Amino acid sequence: MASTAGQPQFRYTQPPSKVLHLRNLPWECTEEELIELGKPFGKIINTKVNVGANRNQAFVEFADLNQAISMVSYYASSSEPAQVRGKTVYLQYSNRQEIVNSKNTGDVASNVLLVTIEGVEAGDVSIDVLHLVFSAFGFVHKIATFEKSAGFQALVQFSDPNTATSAKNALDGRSIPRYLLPEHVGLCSLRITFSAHNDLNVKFQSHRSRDYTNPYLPVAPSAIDGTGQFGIGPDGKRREPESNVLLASIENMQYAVTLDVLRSVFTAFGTVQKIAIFEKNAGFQALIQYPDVATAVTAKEALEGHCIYDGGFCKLHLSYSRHTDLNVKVNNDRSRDYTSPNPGLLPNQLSILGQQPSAFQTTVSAVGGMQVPQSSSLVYSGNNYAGGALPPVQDGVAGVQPVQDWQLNQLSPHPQGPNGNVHSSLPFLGFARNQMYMTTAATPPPPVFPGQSPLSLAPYTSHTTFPGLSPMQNHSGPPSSYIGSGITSLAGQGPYLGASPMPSYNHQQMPMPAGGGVPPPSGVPYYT
DNA sequence: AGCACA
Repeated sequence: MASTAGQPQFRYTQPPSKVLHLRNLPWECTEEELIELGKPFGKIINTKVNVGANRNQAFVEFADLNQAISMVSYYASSSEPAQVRGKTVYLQYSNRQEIVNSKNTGDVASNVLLVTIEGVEAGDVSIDVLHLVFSAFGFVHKIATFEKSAGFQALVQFSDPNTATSAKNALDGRSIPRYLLPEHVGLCSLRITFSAHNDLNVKFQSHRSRDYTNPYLPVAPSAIDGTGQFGIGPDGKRREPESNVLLASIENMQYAVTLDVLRSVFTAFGTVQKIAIFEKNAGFQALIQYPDVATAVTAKEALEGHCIYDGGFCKLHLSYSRHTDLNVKVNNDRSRDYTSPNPGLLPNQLSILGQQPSAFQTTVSAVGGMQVPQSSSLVYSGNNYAGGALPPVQDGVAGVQPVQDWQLNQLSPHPQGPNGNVHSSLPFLGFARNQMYMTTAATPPPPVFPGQSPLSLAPYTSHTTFPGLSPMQNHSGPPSSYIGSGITSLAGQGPYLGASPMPSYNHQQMPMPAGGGVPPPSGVPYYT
């Protein structure tokens, strides 16, 4: 026998097989094209196309071994290489003797999608980001990610093939928005096919796999670092020191997040001393100051990844600020010192309180969710609305009453402790760790804006495109409790992330029902 | 351009 010692795995010296491995195919290559290619040599009885992370490999199986041999032999000596769509195709014997699962790859609609994320490494796209992206089309039951030879892939399980199909149609070939990715990542496009699986077997919640239907699944320790989507490496670097001041960024901010809303949420864990809101790169951020570190730690642990509103809206991401004492210059809609003598002021009763005019200087800025030492300083002058008046209510929007109900709530301190049931009109919904998915696992939440791709650049006016699913109409009163909404949440990780963040997000043009549309629920604040 | 959903 020929020596096999030290033989490289892929050589033309491989033993013949009636299965041929083809590579360097155009990624859109079809089964028909492969059959055409092989037809002169024999009968192709099976194919498997779109193989590999780049979808540029395939297998063909001839009815007879000699047919495969004749094809390989022909092209081995031919001056004309095998081609598909003008691309040279490389052939060799497969190291398997038959194709399994042949017809299923990518063709048959399934509730599970196989997603290849091109141009990234596994650490670049968190499972939360994937969840966010795919949740726009329906309840995502499970996600499993893995790295294969050539790329980072994910299996995304929906409840049914139709939902999966809508996600596939909308997202295949699209890119994940840059703002959801670490800055170093370039283009990051999705290739999506149907999986042959129908139900993923997720054994634990981790940074690689998630079962959003099972609250009892053990949580892998690696999943509890609470760093969320912001690209913290698995080595645990960039672990911020704890602080009594939390930096909050908010994902999917379809509703206003006002000072008062924030205070309501964070007050559940202790006295909120000061809050400052600012914008960074069209993203919303806020600093929340507690009297002590322990309170901040508790709040961070409990709130990280949770959504302020039911339906996946306004998901909180928390980190520790490097600040320990915010220097709030004025009390208005953007910054507030609750330790000042007028803690209960309504926004429209605010006066500009020059608490500490001389010390008016802060040095906080933030980039991409992380604070930056001393770049362009940001001062909480909160001067967007001169005179401290509320921003004007937009014309033609019936019933928009900025935060009146919130005011009432947030003036009564500590409506509940972290473990109690949340006051029904509190905006905050999912407090406790492990308090996830309190409803029956069989009840997924309503889909959010089906067909509306989070990757699309459509403006938020598409709210009105799906009236039956508009967040406004999902709430006839104050936002319903997150608990009981059927939304899975994972301690320190992502609860439901249903709605669609827009790259072009601009909260100032936001959720406005069409003229004469359904009035918003009381208690749901609006941007105006 | 090198073997098929962890």
